Amino acid sequence: MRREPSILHLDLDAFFAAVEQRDKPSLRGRPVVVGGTGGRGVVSTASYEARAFGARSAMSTIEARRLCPAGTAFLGTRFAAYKRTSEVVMALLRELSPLVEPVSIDEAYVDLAAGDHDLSVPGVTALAADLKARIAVATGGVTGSVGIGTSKAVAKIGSELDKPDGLTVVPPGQELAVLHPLPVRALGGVGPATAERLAQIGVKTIGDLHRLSLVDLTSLVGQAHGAGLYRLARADDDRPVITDREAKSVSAEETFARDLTDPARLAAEIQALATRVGSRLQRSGTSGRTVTLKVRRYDFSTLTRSQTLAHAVDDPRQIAEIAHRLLGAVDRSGGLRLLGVGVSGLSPYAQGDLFAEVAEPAEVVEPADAVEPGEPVELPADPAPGPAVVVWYPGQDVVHPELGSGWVWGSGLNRVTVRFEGPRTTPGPVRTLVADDPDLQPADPPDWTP
DNA sequence: TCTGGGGTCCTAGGACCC
DNA sequence: TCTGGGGTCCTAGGACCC
Repeated sequence: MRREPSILHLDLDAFFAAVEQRDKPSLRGRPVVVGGTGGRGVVSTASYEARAFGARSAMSTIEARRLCPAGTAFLGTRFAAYKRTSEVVMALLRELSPLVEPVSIDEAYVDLAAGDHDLSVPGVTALAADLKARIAVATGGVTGSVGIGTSKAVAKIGSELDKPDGLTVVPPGQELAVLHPLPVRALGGVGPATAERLAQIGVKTIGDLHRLSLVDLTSLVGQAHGAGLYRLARADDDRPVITDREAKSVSAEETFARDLTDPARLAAEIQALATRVGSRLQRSGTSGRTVTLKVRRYDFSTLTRSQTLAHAVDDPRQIAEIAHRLLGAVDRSGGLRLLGVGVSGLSPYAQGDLFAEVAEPAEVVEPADAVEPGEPVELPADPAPGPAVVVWYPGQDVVHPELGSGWVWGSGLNRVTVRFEGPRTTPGPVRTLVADDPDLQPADPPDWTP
């Protein structure tokens, strides 16, 4: 917490709907709902006129149609238009300070202490009023709500207090007086699950939360979360404004209009998702070692399966191949509602460069000990499923046709574990696969995992 | 014909290494 | 030979945010 109210939070009001109303004057003053318009669509943003009828973000569009009157506009998203408008606003924020942290397309923090400003309460109030006016002019009528305070948490709550088109400055020393009457849900990080747990012990407001001991709080909601809430209830928040954070994962997913069962269709969808992910990775010059498949079944049960590779990938074909193999291990009966493909464990290096990075510190392998491509490897006469054999060629997934359903289960820098899903029926010599890439070399002698 | 899509962070257990 | 603990990596799931 700072001594001066130098953190500003801006939240654009009903942003997607506001952009639509700006671009189509006939929609102004009317209820507008933006989001998925298909049978399984949900609402991204409802204009304030639509909220009056109960339409809300994340609600199914079908539900919103039931609630809203005839004459309500239901629109698909035009992301490019929102992005352009967002960039206009972010540029105005950067005129205030070099320290601007965009949280999402319609939200940002600004560290006013990094700019040249009068940080008194009247000073920042005038600054915010001027900012709001300039946003409205530059965007053609989109409004925003501003909160200013001594920390991110207080600024964010301030921007919520007076929506839409609001302006709230929380003076230093007034933080607890503002926070404590509010419901715990007002704090970032308190969602339905945490709120329910707190409600069960009679904690409804942030003031109630303030009376809990650190021990009680951490035993209720976990170590990190509990410690965080304990501090937030005291307005003890020193999180800095961060200008640009590196992405940690890239993913794409799709909910189908109808549940899918056809294997060829599923394979094609995985390929399409992998292509979206791979091309985004390539555009941003990153690649990642962990590929994750997400599956939502007909009954909405959702699961993920992932595999971490020895090398980072950005090639859609490789990503699709791994995701497709992961799909082979999940129960598809009844049909799939959604598929998703993601890559995480990102690093800024191109694939070749990255491999050089990780290969460098690897153990030196005597040529005599290295496995020759194609060389038979003795398997233990072990009939049980489980980790069985490790043979590694960089970049090469190892699957032994002799063993039927075996597939690459895990991998480290210098080995790959092949796991078998059923009893092995053909113990004996197994041929390792040969890597196509002439740059790849065997890096580790065969090694048994008992 | 309830329940999107893109993310982040945390937890817990097991494997593995020292 | 038995016992033990800490640290890291990986996987899976869950809560949360916009």
